[in-house]
Amino acid sequence: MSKSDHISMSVIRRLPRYYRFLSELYEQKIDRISSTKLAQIMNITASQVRQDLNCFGGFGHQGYGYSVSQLKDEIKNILGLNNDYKAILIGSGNLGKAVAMHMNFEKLGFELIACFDSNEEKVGTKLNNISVKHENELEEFCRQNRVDTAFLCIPRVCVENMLDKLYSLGIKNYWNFSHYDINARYSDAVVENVHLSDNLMTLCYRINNSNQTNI
Amino acid sequence: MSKSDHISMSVIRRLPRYYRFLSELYEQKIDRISSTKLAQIMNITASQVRQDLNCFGGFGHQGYGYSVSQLKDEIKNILGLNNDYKAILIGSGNLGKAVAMHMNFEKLGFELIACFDSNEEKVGTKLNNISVKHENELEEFCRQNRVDTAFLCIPRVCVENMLDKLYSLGIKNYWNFSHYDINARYSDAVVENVHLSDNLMTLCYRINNSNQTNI
DNA sequence: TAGATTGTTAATCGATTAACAATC
DNA sequence: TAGATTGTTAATCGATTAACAATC
Repeated sequence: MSKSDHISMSVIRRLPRYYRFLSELYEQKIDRISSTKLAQIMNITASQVRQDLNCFGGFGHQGYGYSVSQLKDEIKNILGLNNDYKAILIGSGNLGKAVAMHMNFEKLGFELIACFDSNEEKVGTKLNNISVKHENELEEFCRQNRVDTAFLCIPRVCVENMLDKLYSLGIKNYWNFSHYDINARYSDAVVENVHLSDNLMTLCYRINNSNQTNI
Repeated sequence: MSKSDHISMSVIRRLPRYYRFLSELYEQKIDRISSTKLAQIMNITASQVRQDLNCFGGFGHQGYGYSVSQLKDEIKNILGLNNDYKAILIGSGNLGKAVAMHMNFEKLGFELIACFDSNEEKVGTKLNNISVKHENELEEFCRQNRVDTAFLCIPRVCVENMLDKLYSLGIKNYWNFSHYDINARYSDAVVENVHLSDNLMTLCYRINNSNQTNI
């Protein structure tokens, strides 16, 4: 139901943030908010708020502002958080375990239905209510179950082989924690990267340059 | 030694990616590369490569290209990865543990020197060679040791109190995994956020909209 | 020298901000 | 009605891309 068919990534990446702030306002039992006030809280401009929201339709009421609960729900729908995309986790190391245990998938549009590891010792262990399977069961599992997405929490050196297998099994969507460029190999894959090292290097740069005394 | 004093965040956030690709080329024993070839590998334009690198100085050689090892080292220096910023981890839950165990801090300009948790049961356990201390030892610790950065891996509800304490102890740099807006409270803090939920919501949106059949 | 490729300026593109008429 | 605030168009700003003279 979007007004225009192309929404820029800049806008899309701001949506979860709107959703977060609106959820907070909702918890605080605040009914309505103007673009000006919302912008203040979020430390952006009111213009941007209105411009962003109007990519998807006129959710506001002139002279009144926006209904918090309505707007929150609209954004929830736009993001598609009511979905139930079936996800499998590849790699049950520290990071994979943390991802499986820490995230509230059902509130984010996903359901984690299986976890795979190449390490025999991990097979059979449990992450929440998901038991870890051996990687050689992957093919069979994907044929028996619809799998929409793979969460990649394996070392960089293992990614290429694993990616080829997953892609050949029809998986096109990836939440990627590995330092590997999935889109360079499969340009039609939908990929969100979490590059923790990149992020920390950026912090390092910024710390360096925040200490600068202007001569 | 930068040519201009203001480097845009767009450029800064690309630096770790350059560093990653150059490190790979270096491992492959490739000596030199042109902006055109590097751009191809990284799936960006040659103009952008040259424009980005020239923010920091002329590292290239006309008619030749760039020396891989030199350029890699230059970017390493620009990012400041030779630093040894002292970091403490707040929160040793699943996520905190994964962060402590998974990251190669010394290659990223940091050293993890302590971890704190509010849970008595975790106190005394070990993450790699760091032992977990109780949060009430935090103040004393910060007075005895230089602490440059805090890695925040605690639930959203705990962040505000903890942040006030850390800030009052002089910590201005944060790697933030919590859904809390640190800069809204302390505008001079240097913050890099890792918002896993936001990232997964974005993936959800994109999966939704990649399935669209154009009518 | 001729060929290759940079550094840098100019042109284009897209995103953000400002302004204001429409309207509740 | 008057006041408030949106939706939307126009102006500005910044980032990306193209072009090319400089030079190895």
